Amino acid sequence: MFDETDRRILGLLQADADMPIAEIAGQVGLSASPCWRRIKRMEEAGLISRRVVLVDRVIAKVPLTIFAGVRVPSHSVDWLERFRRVIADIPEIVEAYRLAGEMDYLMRIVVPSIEIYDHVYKQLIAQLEFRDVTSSISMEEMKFTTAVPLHYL
Amino acid sequence: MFDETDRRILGLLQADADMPIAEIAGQVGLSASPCWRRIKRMEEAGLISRRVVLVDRVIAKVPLTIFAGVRVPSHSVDWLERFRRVIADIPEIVEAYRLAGEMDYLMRIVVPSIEIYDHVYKQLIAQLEFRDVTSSISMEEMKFTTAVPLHYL
DNA sequence: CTTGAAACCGGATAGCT
DNA sequence: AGCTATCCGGTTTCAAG
Repeated sequence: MFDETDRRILGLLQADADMPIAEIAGQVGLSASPCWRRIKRMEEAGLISRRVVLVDRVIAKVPLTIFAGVRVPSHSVDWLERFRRVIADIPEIVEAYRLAGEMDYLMRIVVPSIEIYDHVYKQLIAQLEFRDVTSSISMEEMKFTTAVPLHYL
Repeated sequence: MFDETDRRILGLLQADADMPIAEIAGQVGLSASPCWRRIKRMEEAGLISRRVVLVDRVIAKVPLTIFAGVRVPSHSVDWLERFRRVIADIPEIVEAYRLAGEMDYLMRIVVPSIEIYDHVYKQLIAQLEFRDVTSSISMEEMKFTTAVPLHYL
């Protein structure tokens, strides 16, 4: 379905989506049109889902990352769906996962400061019941990439 | 520095980086050139850091997300720097944070399966000492966005 | 000093070999 | 797969508010 050349092209695009096709083609040893056709094919297959701009968190005034692990009072489908709706509407919550194990859910939240985090926290507990919420502050983002490993493809 | 119009433009670009400028301009009630100039300004200011393609994790065969929280044996700068180098070289580790509190570090790891996660885990403990590693499997990605909240800007 | 219209230009797209 | 022709959208310029 996809070969090593596709993976190399995709690797470049995961790093920089507006690299000119001519340059990508050059780096993978192809001329522009076949390279372009491969990209098109990866888009049509849904492998490339979309292109986005990445915003600098410090300049956007949301330098702080906080993780909130929560445990639920009741393991009901109803609670899950209400939780889903609540987190969808809070832009500070950028990631949320339902976990197997100790914690029921884990969220990554980006905010300007601890004070503002408290607002988000209150917003959360005002809308839903929780058994408990454990917040961990990130002191340093050591690695963050939107690029997924491609060698299993 | 940046006003509501900039935020609206940026919001659109965070959702879809290749929306034509003419359409963005239309949506924010501007014509193409001033809109283009605003985007340029946000790029030059570093607010827009770059554009990337987002890859579908299921199609790329890495559907599984696992969180690994670790505690260190020794709180030394040396250990931290070695850790930094190790995680930089493992593409399955897509995020890593140094935390304040119970856990010392938290990583988000994307893999095809638990079996492959075990490889990554072994790769990790082969290169560094850990006091302990706690892994949590994600059953469901409920929310994931690269878009940061813009209303603090 | 900022906007919008319009001309320009380059790279993305499509057809053909 | 690669070459070439077309075309569309980003970029620049310039006149007007």
